[in-house]
Amino acid sequence: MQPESRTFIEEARRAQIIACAIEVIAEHGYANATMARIAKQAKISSGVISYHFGGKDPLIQAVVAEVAKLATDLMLPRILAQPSATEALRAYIEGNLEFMRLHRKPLLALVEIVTHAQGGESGPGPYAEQAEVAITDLEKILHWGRQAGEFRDFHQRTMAIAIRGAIDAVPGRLFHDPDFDLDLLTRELVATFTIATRRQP
Amino acid sequence: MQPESRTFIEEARRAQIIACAIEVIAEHGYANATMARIAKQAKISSGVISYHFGGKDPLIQAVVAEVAKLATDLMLPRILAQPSATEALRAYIEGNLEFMRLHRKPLLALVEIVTHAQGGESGPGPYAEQAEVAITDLEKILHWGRQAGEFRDFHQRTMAIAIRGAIDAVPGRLFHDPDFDLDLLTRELVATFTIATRRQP
Amino acid sequence: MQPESRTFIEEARRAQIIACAIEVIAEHGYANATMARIAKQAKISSGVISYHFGGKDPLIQAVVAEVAKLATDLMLPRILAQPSATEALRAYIEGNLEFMRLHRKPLLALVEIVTHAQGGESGPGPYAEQAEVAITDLEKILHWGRQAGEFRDFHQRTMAIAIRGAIDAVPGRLFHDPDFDLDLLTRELVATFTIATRRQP
Amino acid sequence: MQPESRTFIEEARRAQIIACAIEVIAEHGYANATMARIAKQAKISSGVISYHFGGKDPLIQAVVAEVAKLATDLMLPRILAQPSATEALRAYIEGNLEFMRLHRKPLLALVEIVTHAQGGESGPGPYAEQAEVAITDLEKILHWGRQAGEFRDFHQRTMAIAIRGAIDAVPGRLFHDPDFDLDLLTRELVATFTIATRRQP
DNA sequence: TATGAATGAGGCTTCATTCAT
DNA sequence: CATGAATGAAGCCTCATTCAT
Repeated sequence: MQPESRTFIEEARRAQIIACAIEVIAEHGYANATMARIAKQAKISSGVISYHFGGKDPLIQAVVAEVAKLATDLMLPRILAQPSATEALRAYIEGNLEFMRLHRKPLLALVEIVTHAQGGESGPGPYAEQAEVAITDLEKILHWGRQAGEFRDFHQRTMAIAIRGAIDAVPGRLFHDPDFDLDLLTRELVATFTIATRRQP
Repeated sequence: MQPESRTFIEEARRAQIIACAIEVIAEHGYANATMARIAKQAKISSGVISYHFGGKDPLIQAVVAEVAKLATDLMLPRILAQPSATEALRAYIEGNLEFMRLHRKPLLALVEIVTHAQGGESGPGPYAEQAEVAITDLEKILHWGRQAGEFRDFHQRTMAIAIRGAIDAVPGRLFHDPDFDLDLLTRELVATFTIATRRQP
Repeated sequence: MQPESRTFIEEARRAQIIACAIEVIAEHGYANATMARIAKQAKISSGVISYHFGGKDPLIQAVVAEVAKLATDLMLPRILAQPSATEALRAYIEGNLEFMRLHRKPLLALVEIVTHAQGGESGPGPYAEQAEVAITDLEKILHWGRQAGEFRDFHQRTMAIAIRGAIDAVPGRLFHDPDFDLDLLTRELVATFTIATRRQP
Repeated sequence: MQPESRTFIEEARRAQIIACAIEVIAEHGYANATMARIAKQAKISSGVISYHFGGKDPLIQAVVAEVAKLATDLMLPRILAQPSATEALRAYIEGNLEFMRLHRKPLLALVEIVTHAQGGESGPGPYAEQAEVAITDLEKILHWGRQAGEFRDFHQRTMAIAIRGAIDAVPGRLFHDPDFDLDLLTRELVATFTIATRRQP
């Protein structure tokens, strides 16, 4: 009866559909994530998704936004709280891998979407910006460390691509070997890039 | 299956079709690489592809095999010729990036396929093995360096994933910024992972 | 069916919905006049229309009846007040074009419906009768003039079709050229058919 | 084997599909003329139409072009052969009605398309131009007669709309009363508009 | 009475594959 | 060997209608 309750129901459905979309994309891949399949996962009719989101593209966008928010909420505070760039880089890597542990399927879904979704013929695809932002954010940390004299004299963007690439490679590995020791991997990646970036004696 | 059983003309057709498939996949993406489009690129009829390859999946497989062979032919001799693991790792990175320079479209096509192609419902996808082999090969170099005392005491598989991830991130960047300085990137990646792997003082 | 059984509020809702249906049909065309759109125009829920009218078809019927009543109320008294068939024909044409001026959107909606609406498979369409009535009414005027010796010896039905056709062509022209000079058009049509029907010297 | 034969087959299919589209549109109306229905009429699969025409819109365009060509081929020579504007107007009306007799279904289909097809939200619809051209052509005849002093001093465009409207009203009447006496109707319309346009004594 | 979420049918399109020529 | 027309299965989207609240 109260308008809030209707909004609540609406939001609940949207959340449910987003969750099911994440589930399906993560489990079966973006290519097999049809509307019908997502609807079946949610045990609703196929048209309900279009009703609530307006189509497939908006749904995917909503999934991306949802997962991006999850990730940002988890990682950003951790990174900003660090006293030095070295610590921030550590927090960045740890945060990313922690996110993989806590939200494995959402992350897989996000990777699937960012990797697969394509706008039209060619071009960057609608979510290329997402990847660019990730690189740029990482560059900021690296710039900080360079300015502060913590890091050695490397090419910022290349280092950012390398670190980001190493992190992005993890979900794929994790997917095929779910029992992977994430703690070990985290420690090793932190160690590797701490060494790789620090001022050399 | 036996190459011997194929006539010269047969082989020429296959090679032509594979080349056109690479062109189309690299230019328009895996999702837009329909049989009709590949056929049009080759200026042949759509049915010819099915005739020579038996379907789309076998064609894609052939493309993967072709590009993988190209890559192996280029890189393996270089790596094996190195006197030390450190040099081998350098040759590995340089070889990979040299391959990107020389065979940009085949590589793009390969990445598209490995990333997008999915067998059926779920599971690793038909080309996950490809990635696994790449990791394993890299691990061999790392193992060599560890045994020889050139490298520090890192977790081999994690380091392999990191290096491979960094390399794999390059095509995506290269695609959206074609003017990227590949030489600079090569030098920086070599430097970074040389530092990251060497025995620390 | 019995108007008496409807409450005042009920009638108000029906009138509001009919007005909004007219607006939407006239502005966006019959094909784009979905229930959802009409409901949105009326700022009510979609189900209300079904509740009050029982479906889309009954609503359209109600729109037709409403506009037909509007037209009849405007034109019939004018025509009946004329002293001669020639004057009546003039009043008929003037009345029709005056209606276009005063009730452009209702008329457009009516034209859209009569033209587009189709019952089922084949057959005359549900509103063919409407057009037939218009022809028949016109024939009555022509018959009067023939009986009175005012008109020449033409074929009544053909002349009725011609006059009706000329009038029906106006909304389409008016729609695409809203600045059309309706007064000029009225005078010319009256002149044309006065000449065409009068007893020739 | 000869390229011509393939083109011949292709053209035959196109012609067959166009004919079936005309049949379905004329019999069941534009709104009920679905791809599936047209395909069923042609006893082919639904996708064949998209294969040969590329979609529904191009098919409809092809139908319009086909019928327009039919009409032009029939009427234009007749009109141009006339020695005077009065005769040309007679030939114009007779040509149009003759076309209705010879190609009743193509004409019905054309009327359905021109009337119903709509581009997007609002606007003239994709075939409004067709109607405009018809008006303009008619105006040329009227202008001729005015210049030559054959016709009285009427407003050209209004007269054109009236004549065109009268002609366009015929198919609808014809459709619901197929036994209509087309010869009588032709004579009467010619007489009516000959009187209506001629210089008055 | 009103809401608006849900359904389910139906429409158009795309595409890998097949097969007669 | 090659052609290219044809098939048939999905996929996404729209919309009138229903119904629990």
